[in-house]
Amino acid sequence: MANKLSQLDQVFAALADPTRRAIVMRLCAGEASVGELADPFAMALPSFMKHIHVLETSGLVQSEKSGRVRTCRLSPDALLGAEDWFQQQRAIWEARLDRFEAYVMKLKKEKEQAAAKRPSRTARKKGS
Amino acid sequence: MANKLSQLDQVFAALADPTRRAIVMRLCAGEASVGELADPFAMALPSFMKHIHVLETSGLVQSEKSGRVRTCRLSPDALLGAEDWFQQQRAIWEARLDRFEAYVMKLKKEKEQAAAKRPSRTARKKGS
DNA sequence: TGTATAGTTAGCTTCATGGCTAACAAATTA
DNA sequence: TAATTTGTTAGCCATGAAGCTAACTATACA
Repeated sequence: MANKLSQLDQVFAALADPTRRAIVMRLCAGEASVGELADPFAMALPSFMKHIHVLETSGLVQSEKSGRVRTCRLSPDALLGAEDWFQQQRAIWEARLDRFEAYVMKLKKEKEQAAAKRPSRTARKKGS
Repeated sequence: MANKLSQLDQVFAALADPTRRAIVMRLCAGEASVGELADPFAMALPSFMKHIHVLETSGLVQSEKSGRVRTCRLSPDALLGAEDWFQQQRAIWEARLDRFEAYVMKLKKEKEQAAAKRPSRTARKKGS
């Protein structure tokens, strides 16, 4: 329960780094070894391994070693969990906008009714 | 261009902190003053202000001061930008899964054809 | 068996983050 | 005008993140 929140912490923190986002993007296209993943980056291997470790700890990536090669693959659950968070926020945001719009419409209606009773110079201006 | 990526860095980094996520969630429900936002947190105001500042720098939040009160509101563009990133990754991931599934289906079909020519004990087992 | 490959561990530096207190500024209210 | 409220600035501290090199392990190849 309280654990789920800190998983979000880790997922967002993991994705805050461009190297790690690039790794995730690469792994979306299919699994790869550590060496293959590290190749595009001008970075010492131990530094790169730290990024892999952060991704594993966050739950975004899983890996297993066979022989001397460690193969990494995406574990999409954590990614979907973060995406869910956005969708929930957007739902709240949109519900609020709907309420706000309803409120504005109500104000507008009241204004129109007032204008209908006491027509003025400005009442002319609205086309529709 | 190169700027957009670092905006993503900032947005994800901002969302990696539970205090800041809570602020964003609160602001989804409508704007609020710094004091109102800070109230639920057992934290000194200057510490809290740093979070607000991080959110503003990331583009997630905007604020303006009127009198001695600073009012904060959500600026949904940055949020939507981050959500887009997830959706793009998911699209790539799903396309890859489709290709993988097609590959598996092809293998299965070949196996079935082979089984049809040389029926064996295992050929019985598949229902459809 | 010896050598190259692929990762890993250890330990170091530098800088960013998240928290604090204390003191200050500028509006409101009495 | 004096006191309160609401932020803000400055500066300190502890911790963690991101990079490096050097040295090591373990597998695969010749």
